Amino acid sequence: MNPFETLSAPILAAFSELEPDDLVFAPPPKLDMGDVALRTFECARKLKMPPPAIAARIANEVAFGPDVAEVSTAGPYVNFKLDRAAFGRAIVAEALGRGAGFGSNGSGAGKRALVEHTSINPNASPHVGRARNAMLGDSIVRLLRFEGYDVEVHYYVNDIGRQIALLVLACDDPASMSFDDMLDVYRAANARAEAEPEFAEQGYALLARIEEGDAETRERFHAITDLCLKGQVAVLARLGIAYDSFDRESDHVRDPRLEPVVEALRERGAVFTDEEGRLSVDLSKLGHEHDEGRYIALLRSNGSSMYAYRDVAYTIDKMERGADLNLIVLGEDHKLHMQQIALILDAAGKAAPEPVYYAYILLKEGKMSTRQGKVVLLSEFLDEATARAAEKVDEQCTDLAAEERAAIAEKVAVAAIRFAILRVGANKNVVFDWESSLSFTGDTGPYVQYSCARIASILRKLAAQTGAPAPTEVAGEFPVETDAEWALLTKIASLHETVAAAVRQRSCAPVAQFALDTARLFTTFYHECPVIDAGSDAQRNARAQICMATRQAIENALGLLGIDALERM
RNA sequence: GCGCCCGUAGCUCAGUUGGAUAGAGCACCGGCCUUCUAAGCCGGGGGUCGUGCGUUCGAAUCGCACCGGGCGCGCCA
Repeated sequence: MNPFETLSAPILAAFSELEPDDLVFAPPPKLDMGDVALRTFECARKLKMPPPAIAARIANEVAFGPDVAEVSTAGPYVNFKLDRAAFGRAIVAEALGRGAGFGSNGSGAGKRALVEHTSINPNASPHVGRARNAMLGDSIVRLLRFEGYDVEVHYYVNDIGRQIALLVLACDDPASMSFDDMLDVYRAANARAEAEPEFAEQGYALLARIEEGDAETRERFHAITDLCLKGQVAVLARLGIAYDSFDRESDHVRDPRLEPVVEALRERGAVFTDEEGRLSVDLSKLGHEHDEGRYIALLRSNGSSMYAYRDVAYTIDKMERGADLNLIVLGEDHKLHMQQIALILDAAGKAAPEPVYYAYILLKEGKMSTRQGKVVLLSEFLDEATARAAEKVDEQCTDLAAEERAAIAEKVAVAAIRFAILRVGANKNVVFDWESSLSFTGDTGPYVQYSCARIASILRKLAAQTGAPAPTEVAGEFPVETDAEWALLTKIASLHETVAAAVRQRSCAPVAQFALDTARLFTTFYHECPVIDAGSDAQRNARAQICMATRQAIENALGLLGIDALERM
């Protein structure tokens, strides 16, 4: 697993106080200092000795195996020169041996996870801001599955809100509507509600009727929300995003499981009826310390449910499914609300899901707004990106059939958007810019895909020459002579650490960084280390296998991001 | 006003639980396609890590204050 166990084992044997986690190996700043470095600050703390003294003792007193060529110190660091061939062979053997599972730590083996993400209101075509939720959620799902979790993906369909009622009112004849009309209809309905209070009143009346269980009204809502949901899911499917369960909010307007919760709140003295007759909660009685968000209403005076009620009910429903890990991906605007829900549930001795928040994607002109039509639609972006990618593919892959070229172009477009979104930390606002988003050069998904296409090309040509694909079994000599090869190999070996960090952070951003770093190191290798024209059979074979291991590492990393590695582009 | 998030090169961002000289890309300048795909590579300029105190052997990273941006505090969800 860890290729540096050969280094850590003798150190642990010599210092019984130390544990494996105290030994942190990393590449030195310059490869001429050593092939790998150990820093001794952690050990020093534990052994209560100055770091340089520890470093000296490790260098002078510990007996390392034959794979360690030289041990030196540089202040608090111990630098090792290694038998690169031995380590390189082990790394490649591990990557090729584990294949699609390479980099997984198996931390989710035997565990179940439930992830709710996307949950866009079923009104109009999703914009790229909404899609950030979907991409973040989907990548976390992929990450958890990679780690061995059995994951269920849930999508909460908000099918009974005020905004939906307005949309329903505006669609007299749902059968004649298409999803593409919805954005305009939605916009117009909101504008009308703004101008005509009676129209907005009709919306509330409609909501009341569906809560009463009126079947015809329910049908009307479903017809519209289904149309919207199908359209939205189809766009998200282009990004490779799929769901296991669509849970309708309208199924949670009445729930007997809320009774014990309200009872628990009552016992804490946290329930009261407000001046408008609403059943409300005073969260200050539950430990909420601030004025803002202190009160939250559950039921209207007429007994109809408010969103907080439905959210509590739905959350209970999800939690009772018994997953070991429960996550929900939410825009940062939902922070307070989620805290409120969690407090209410906690008062009743129930747990809430762990939230993963993200900040908004902004336009140069300000924030996006579906109602005002100030948006960049996801489908619009994908179409434009695909068209741009197609130009390049058409000129570069002239031997491929048109459908094949089109499929590649679409995958490049998906890579561009997913990589651009997933590589930055979720809690950072990003400003959407058409020009840079459509650029496929530099730190981009297509750049990473390109490195895979080059690997595939080398291996294709090599196989054509020798008449057989390069073997996946690592055997015989394994020369590793250049820094370019070594740097690439140690990067590949670090994938499992990156994955572990991603799981801790609930974010695939480190994985995107890994893919980029690996692609860059490969490109250096590509320019410096000829494979087909290598100096010897052994070197050709070793380099071909380094290529395969690299492809496996990048492919696995891209897989977590929902991006396909490409054979050709 | 109160709470949460963010502030690193002209621009967009990395920077694992504090650790060796703060890294990429874009843009700019100079090289490289009879050589495994130039969606590429090599070299160059460019930084008071928002500001100020503090904790520490050591701070972009931790704490406090301030400044700037985002979000929230609804019979919207």
